[in-house]
Amino acid sequence: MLLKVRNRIKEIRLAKGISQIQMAEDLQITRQTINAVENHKYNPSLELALKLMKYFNVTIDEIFTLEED
Amino acid sequence: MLLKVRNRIKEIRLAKGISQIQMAEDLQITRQTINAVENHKYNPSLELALKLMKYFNVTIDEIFTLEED
DNA sequence: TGGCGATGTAAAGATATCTTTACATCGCCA
DNA sequence: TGGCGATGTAAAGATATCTTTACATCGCCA
Repeated sequence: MLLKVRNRIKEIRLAKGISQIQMAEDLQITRQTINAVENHKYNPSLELALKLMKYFNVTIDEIFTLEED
Repeated sequence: MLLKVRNRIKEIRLAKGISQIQMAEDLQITRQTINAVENHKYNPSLELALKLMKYFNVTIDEIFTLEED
């Protein structure tokens, strides 16, 4: 069973009306990192994932899911 | 504010009476990785973190916390 | 029209995560 | 005693994560 991480960052971000630029500033990371994670170029580190949960004030299940293939 | 990830993997593992070797086999990773993460040599990837939550059947807060310094 | 905010992407380089192989120590118990 | 399971550690190498710099496109609106 191959497991892949999926995320709903873009959906949550748009629902809150925040730009990638704003998020990058707030989280002290680059806009390119957010963009890459949103477009599933790679997964965020656990540290960044925890910061995202805190930033959006949501549980991990609301952002990240471990799915097959 | 410098944030660091702390984990309680060793405590949870010992509470469940599982060895690092057993965990490594179950999770399909190496024993060295588990050991390094338990001893805070580095953080697990988000993918491994999600697998650990699933494996121990706990929430993220029960394993990982984002602390100052 | 043209300027601007937002987004997507690329490439080079630094650092983090993980594997493989190997060796060492410690506690326990036959 | 000595053998074994469990744990800690190290070093080399592969891949993943993230930054910096740069360029391009798209939609909107003055």
